Amino acid sequence: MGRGKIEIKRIENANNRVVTFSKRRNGLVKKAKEITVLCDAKVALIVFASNGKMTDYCCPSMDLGAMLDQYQKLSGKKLWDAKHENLSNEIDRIKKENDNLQLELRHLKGEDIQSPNLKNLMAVEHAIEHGLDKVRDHQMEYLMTKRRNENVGGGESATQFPAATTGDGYS
Amino acid sequence: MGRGKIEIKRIENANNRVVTFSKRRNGLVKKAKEITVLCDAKVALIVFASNGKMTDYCCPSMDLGAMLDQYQKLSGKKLWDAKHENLSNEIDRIKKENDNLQLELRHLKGEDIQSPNLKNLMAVEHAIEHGLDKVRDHQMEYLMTKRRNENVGGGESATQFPAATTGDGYS
DNA sequence: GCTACTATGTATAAGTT
DNA sequence: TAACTTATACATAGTAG
Repeated sequence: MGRGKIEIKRIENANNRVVTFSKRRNGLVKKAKEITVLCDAKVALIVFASNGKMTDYCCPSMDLGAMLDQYQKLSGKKLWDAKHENLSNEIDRIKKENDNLQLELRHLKGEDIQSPNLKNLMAVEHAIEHGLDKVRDHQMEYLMTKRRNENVGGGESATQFPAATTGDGYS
Repeated sequence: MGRGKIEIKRIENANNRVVTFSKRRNGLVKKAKEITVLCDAKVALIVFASNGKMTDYCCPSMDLGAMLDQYQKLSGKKLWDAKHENLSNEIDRIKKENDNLQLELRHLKGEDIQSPNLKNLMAVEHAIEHGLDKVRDHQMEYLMTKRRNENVGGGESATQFPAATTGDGYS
C-alpha cells in the first residue's frame, strides 16, 4: 500500500519491518476499537513484536478473562480448563472420601444410622467393640509400663491400679 | 469510508451494523494475518459479535495458551492463575479436614494412638462407649418395633428376642 | 448471513526531514 | 531514531441481489 504494492511475505529489511510493524499494529488496534464501538462487538487483541514487546487491547465491556471463558465454551478448546479440571476432579474425589469418612465416623458414634437393620447394627456394634478392646489394651499397656517404671524408680508401694492381663477387668 | 464518512459511534440501523460488523471483522482478521507474516509478529484476536457468535485468529507460530501465558508474565495480570490458586487452597483445606477425620476414626478404632496418656485414652474410651450405647439403643428400638409389628400381624407367639428396656441386656 | 458494485475515505510504503 | 509527507493501494459504506 502507499507508494508501492507489497507482497504479503516477511519483510526482509529489518528497519522496514520494524517500522511497518509499528504502523500496522497501531492500525490494527484502531480498527479493533472502531469495530467495538460501531458494531457493539467484543474484541480482544494481543500482539507480540518479534522483539517480545507486547501490545494488547480489550473492549471495555468485557474483561479478557470473561472473553476467554466464553472462547472456551464456544470453541470447545481448553486453555486453562485442562489444568482446572484436574484440580476439580481431585476436589470431588477428596470430598467424596471425606463424606464417607464422616459417615463412618457418625456410625461409630451411633449417629445418623439411616437404614437400620439388625445385621448392620451388629456389624457396627462389633466394630465399636473391637475399637473399645484396642483402646483398653492401650490403657493396660500404659498402666503396666507406668507401674514397671515406678517400681524401678522407687518400688516402695503398688500403684492404685490392679495388675491385670490384657483384655479384661473393664467390661 | 466508502460512500460517505462515518462517525465512530454505534451504528443505529441494525442491518447496517451487522453488515459493517461482518466486513470489518474480516478486515481485522486479514490485517492480523498480514502483520503476522510481514513483521514476524505474534497475534491473537478474538471477536464476539453482538449476537454472541465468535471469530478468532491466532498466529500459527504460537498457540493461544502460550500467548496468554506470555501475556500474564508481561502484563502481571492474572487470568487463570487466580482461579488456580483458589482451587489449590480448597484442596489443601479439604485434605486437612480429611486427615483430621481419618485420625479421629482411627482413634475410635483403637488404632494409631501415638501419644497415649491415661486421660486421652479414657476420653477415647468414653467416646466409644457412648457410641456403643447409641448403637445398642438403635438395636433395641429395631427389635421392639419388629416385635410390635409381628404381634399386630399374627400375635400367635413371642419372638426369640427378650423384651428389654433400652440400655441393658447387652453389656 | 454472503457477494457484488463502486465512490470514497483510510491506511500505509517509501521517501524526506 | 522518529516524525512528517504523499502517492497509492486498500478497506469499506451504502446499496442491491
